[in-house]
Amino acid sequence: MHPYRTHTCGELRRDHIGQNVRLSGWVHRKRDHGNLLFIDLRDQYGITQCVIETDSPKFHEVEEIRPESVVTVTGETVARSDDTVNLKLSTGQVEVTIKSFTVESMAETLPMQVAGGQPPGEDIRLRYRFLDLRREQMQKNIKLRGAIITSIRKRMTDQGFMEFQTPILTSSSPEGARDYLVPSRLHPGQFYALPQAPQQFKQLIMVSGFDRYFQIAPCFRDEDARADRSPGEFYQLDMEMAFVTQEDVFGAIEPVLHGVFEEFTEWKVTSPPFPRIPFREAMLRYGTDKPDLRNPLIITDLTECFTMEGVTFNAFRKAITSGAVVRAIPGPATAKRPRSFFDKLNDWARDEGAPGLGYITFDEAGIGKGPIAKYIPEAAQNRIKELAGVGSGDSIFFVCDQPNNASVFSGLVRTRLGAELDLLEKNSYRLCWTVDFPMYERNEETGRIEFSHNPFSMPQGGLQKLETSDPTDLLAYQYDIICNGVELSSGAIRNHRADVMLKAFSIAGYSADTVEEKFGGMLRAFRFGAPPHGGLAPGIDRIVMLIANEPNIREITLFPMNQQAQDLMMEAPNTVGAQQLKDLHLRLALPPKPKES
RNA sequence: GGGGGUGUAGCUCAGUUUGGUUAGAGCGCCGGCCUGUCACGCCGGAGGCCGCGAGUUCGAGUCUCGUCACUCCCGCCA
Repeated sequence: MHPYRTHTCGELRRDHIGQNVRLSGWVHRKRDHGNLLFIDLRDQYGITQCVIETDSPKFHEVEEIRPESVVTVTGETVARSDDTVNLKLSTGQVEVTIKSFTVESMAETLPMQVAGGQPPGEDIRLRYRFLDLRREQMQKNIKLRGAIITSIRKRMTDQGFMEFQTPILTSSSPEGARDYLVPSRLHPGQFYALPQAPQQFKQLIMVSGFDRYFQIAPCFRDEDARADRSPGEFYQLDMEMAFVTQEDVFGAIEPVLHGVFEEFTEWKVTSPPFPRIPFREAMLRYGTDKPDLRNPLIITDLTECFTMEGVTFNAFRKAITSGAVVRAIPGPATAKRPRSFFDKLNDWARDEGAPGLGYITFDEAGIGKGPIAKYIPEAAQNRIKELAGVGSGDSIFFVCDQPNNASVFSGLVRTRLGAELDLLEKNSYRLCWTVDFPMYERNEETGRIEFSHNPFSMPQGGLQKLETSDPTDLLAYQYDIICNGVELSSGAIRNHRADVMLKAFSIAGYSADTVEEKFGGMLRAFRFGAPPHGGLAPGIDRIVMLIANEPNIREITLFPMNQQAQDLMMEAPNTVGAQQLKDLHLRLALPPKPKES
C-alpha cells in the first residue's frame, strides 16, 4: 500500500465499500462524542468523514489531534446508514473506519481558523497566507484562476498564437510608470529594470518575423495600489499580431474573452462583435472612457436648451458664454422622490467639488417642478424632454462646466444615479471597445502638446495627416476593452515606421536626437523591415476578478503584497547584508528617522 | 504626497454618541461529560497595555492632540 494514500479525500463512493483504503490530508473538523469520534479529513479534492470508536487502541491518539494537523488514516470504507448520509459531501454516502492513524505533522493552535467562521483581517490572512489559502473560498478562487489561464492558453494556441518568453531583467524605459530597478554587479552604477510590460519585446518579436505572439506576461510597476490593482506585479494576456488592422485584432481577441467569460460563469456575456464606442462619444454619453454598459442612463448635451429665448437661469447662461456646456443625466421615475433624495445628491455633488446638482422633476402632467424650473419656460422644458428622452414622472439632473469637467462629473452622476436607483443590469458582463482615442492632448497647465496615451500608436491618417492637422484633432489607432466599467486592457495598432515615429514625437516636443537616444533599439529595428502590427494586453487578474466576482485583486492572487507593497509572509522587502551591497557597489543614503519626542 | 474608514481576548465583533463598580458575546483554546455527528451537544475554565504616546479630568476603552498599522479613495498607473 502507498505510504500516504490510495485515494484522495474527494474520491470515495459506494463503489469503494468494503475496500481497505488510505487517505492523507488535513484535519478539517473533529467531532468528539466521547466514545465515538469523527474526523473530517480534507485535501484539495474534497472531504471524507473518518470515524473511530473508543474500543480502538488508536482512539486516544486521534482524540489528541488538533485541527489543521496533517494525518494519514488507514481503514475500511463503509456505507453510511440512510439516516446518516450527508448529501453536502461528494463522499457523503460512505465513511472510513480508522484502523491505523499516523500524525504526519501536528498543527499548533491556529492564528486563524480555516474551517468556517469569518475570515480575519487582511494583515493576518497575508501573514499566514498558507492557512488562508486552505479556506474553501480561496481554494475555489485559485483553482478558477488556474483554469482560466489554461483556457486562455488553449484558446490562443488554437487560433495560431505562439507563446513566447521575454526577459525579466531589461532596461529602464523613459515613458510610463516608475520602474523597479535591479543593480548590476558587473557594471557598477548601472541598473536593470523589471519590465512594466513586454511592450518593446513583443513589437521586436513581430519585426523578427513571428506572426502571432502571446504570453501570460508578468509586469512590474512601482506604483501605488488600488483594490483592483496590485502593487508591484501583475499579469497580462499580452498579445501581438503582424499584418493586421484594428478590426483583425478585435476579431482575434473577442472570441477569446467571450469564450472565457462564457465558460466560467452563468452570467450573460456580450457576444462578438462588442460595441465600438469612439472616445469622444464615450466621454459625452457616458462621461468616461470606461463606460459601464450595464447602466442604462445616457448623458445628453443640453447646452442649446439653456440659451433659448426666455430662459433666465443665469448661472448657466453666463457660464455658457464663457465656454461651458450643459450635460444632463436622466433620473427615471424619480419625480415623486422626497426632497431629501435630491438634497442628498446635491450634498454629494458639493463634496465632489461641484457647485451643486441642478434638477427639474416632471409631474404626472409633465409640468416641470423644482428649484430651477421657474427659470426655464415651457418651450425650453419641452426641448429638454425631447433631447434627453425624459417625460412625466422622471427628473433630470444638470451639470454645467467646461466640456472636460462637465463630461467627467456627469459621468460620476450617471454612475451614482445608476447605483442609487438600482438600475444596473444584474448578472451580466457587458463588454465594449473604446476606440479612436486622441493621439495628443494639450496639458492645461503648461499649454504643451503631449501624448495622450501610448506614444507608439499609429496616428490615423499617417504621416500626411500628422503634418497637416491640428494635433489635438488627430486620432490614434488606440483602443481599450472595457467590461462592466473596468478597463481590461489597452492596445493599439503600432507605429512601425521610423519616419512617422520621429514626426509623431516631434509634435510632442521630442527632438530626433532624443528619440534616437531613448528608443534607439526600436527605431533601428523599424529601419530594417518592420511589418505593420498591433495587439493588446488584457489584465489577467482583472478578468479573474470579474469572473470570480471578487471586489479585490488579492482574493484571486496566491501571494499578494499589501497596499504598502510588502509581502507580510516572506517579509519582503527587507534589508540585505553589507557584502551584498558591496558586491553591487551600493551605499545607502536613508532618509532621516523621525525624531522621537 | 493628500483625504476617509477601521484598530477592544488567538479570530470576528459589541461597548465609544451621553467619561463612572469587576470591559462583554460568538468562534477558537484548555479541562470534564457524551456512541451517529457532520457549524455535534452540555458543563466549567483560562485568556485583555481597549494599537502606541501625551493631554484634559477626582476618574478615560469612551473626550482632545500626536503617532503607528491595516484598508478604501485621490494623485500616480504611457
